[in-house]
Amino acid sequence: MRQRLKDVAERAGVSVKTVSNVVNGYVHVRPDTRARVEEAIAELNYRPNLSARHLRKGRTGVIALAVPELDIPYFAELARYVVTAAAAYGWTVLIDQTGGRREQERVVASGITDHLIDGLIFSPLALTAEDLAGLDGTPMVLLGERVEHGPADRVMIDNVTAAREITEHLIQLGHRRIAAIGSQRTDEGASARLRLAGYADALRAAGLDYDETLVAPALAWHRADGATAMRGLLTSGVRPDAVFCFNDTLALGALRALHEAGLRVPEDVAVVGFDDIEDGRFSIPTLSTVAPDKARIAHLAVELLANRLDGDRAAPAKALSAPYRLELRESTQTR
Amino acid sequence: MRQRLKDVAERAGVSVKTVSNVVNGYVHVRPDTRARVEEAIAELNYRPNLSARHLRKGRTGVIALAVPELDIPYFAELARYVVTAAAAYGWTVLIDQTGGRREQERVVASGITDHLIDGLIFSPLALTAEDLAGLDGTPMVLLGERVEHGPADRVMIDNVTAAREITEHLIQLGHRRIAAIGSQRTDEGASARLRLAGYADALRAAGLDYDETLVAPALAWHRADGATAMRGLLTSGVRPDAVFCFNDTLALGALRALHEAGLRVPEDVAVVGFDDIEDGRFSIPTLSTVAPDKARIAHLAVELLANRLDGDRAAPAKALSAPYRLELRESTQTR
DNA sequence: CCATCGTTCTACAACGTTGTAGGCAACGTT
DNA sequence: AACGTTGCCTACAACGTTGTAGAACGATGG
Repeated sequence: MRQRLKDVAERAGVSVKTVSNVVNGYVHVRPDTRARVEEAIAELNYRPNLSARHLRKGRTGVIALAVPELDIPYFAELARYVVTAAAAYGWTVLIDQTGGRREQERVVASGITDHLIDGLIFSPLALTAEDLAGLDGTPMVLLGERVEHGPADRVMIDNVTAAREITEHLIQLGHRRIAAIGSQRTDEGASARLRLAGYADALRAAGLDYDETLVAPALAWHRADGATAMRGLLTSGVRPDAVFCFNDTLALGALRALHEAGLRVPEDVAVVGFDDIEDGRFSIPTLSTVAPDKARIAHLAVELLANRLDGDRAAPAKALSAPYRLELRESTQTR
Repeated sequence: MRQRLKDVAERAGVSVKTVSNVVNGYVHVRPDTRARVEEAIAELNYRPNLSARHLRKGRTGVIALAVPELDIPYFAELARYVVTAAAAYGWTVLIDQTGGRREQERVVASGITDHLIDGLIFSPLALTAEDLAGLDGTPMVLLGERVEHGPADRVMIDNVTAAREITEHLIQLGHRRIAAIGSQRTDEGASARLRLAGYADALRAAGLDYDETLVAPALAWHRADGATAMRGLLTSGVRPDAVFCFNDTLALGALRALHEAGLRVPEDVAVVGFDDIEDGRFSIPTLSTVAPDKARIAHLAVELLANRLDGDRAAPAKALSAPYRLELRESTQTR
């Protein structure tokens, strides 16, 4: 059976509260008493009941990370960094998948995990600012650009500038017919909108036309969607000499479609992605990409949450920016 | 402020317990009373305090999944299936990363999350049966072949047979110098041992020599390790005509190394992996592999846990086997 | 020798929930 | 008319923990 403070107390011949004090490191406990209690704890293999502790203290030591899908490598890698960053604060991370569905995201935001978690790090895809308005609950940190003017703390990267820079790199390499894969309806994808804006900025600055037939939408951002979009571009006959995919999995799908079409990358078509997932470092060819500093994103998010928990919950929401860099690999190098 | 049963009760003009009964779907509540209570719940946006509920009931509705690393695609995909399977039981899944380190795995097994979770699904890499002996705590389901004779329920696939079958397939295709990548010291990798055994079985049955120089170890099973091992095989001059990698990420790394060496897959060297991760369906070439039924594995694990929770905790441990199939793609097809 | 103070410890209540026991009507049965 | 049964509801206690208040004790200072 599981042991309680009471069992330890009886064995050590002290009160329940004294055991509690020992467990919590309270200073005014005589060394010999402390020793007796610790011995009893060890003998009974006592572990605190976290639910009871939480009920009393109002803290669980658990935070949640809600992401659309774990088998999207970007989120899996991010999850890993968040778990690591949270460990530094003694927190356990509960990971929730929303599937990117608005309904599920609302459930998560309004706290299905209520009372179980101290805080929430949330990467929404479909949520709107209205969904968040009037939430009094758990402190929350949003990742990404979705919900720009909400009431919660945020961590993002400058998508527009990053997209502009990687597009500019393609232009510098001499590409002139640069396609984009991954556009979405405005109400769906905030990242898509911003990356498209950066792409368009770069073209405009270089005096190139923005050609709608070169912009391919992608409902989701999986490999299959990237492959489908690329095949569409190829069969439509627009013949791009470079492709900017709005994330790496799209790009990996595009690489596949180009390969099937007998086109060489980067000789015939250059390809760039966004996210710097591990696959891109081993794909054939390796993938040039925008590499957000995921460790930093995770660290900032956890830190914001910690400040919110320990400090002023009513303080105005902060929006922090994490750095990124361009990771240039084979898919853009003309050897 | 957060609302309690008491607040709802006052607003609805009933006792606290009646509200509790409504929340829990107790049948003997007059429809009009139920309506009043539900209205009050909606108005106050009441959510149960899970810690308090747990304290009273001894159940949290949370199970944990402990895996070595989330950014290993196989575990990310598995995690997704476990979350889905658990949702059918109304459970939330807390995901823990052990890093595959024995110390951390012991902490998880002995219950760092003690009292917070109802059960644990655990994919250990380094744990031993002794580490598990004498654990009285949370019900646990182990995934994989590590800890074969422990006291806990298990779900696995028949690694030896699967490895034998995919090796036999290579032999049928006419390959004679088949390398293996991913062997490990016996005390480290149970999967490695079993897959190596299946590989050796197939060679023996076909009358081929087991050549130690064709077997390359890999400390971890990441892409980088696969690439390193493959480069090692190539520079050692053993010239395999096929490679069986003990998982898909190793295989993706091997593909990369073969590409760098100017060798064509499958024309010069055929490559097979194990796990059927999504990347393998889009790699160049696409990867032939052993595809364990991950959905089934997850489902069985959750079901075992449910039985353990609702049924006899002292019942003898069960070991269930999940199916797999060979997924034959471009990396073995001679076109 | 008494008042004061810090140290060490204990008793009690409370966190929000649900199980148990029981009360009160309304109903059907004898 | 008396009785048991059923439906609906309430009061109370308990889950294991920690904050608060305060008791007991010895040490210190006047």
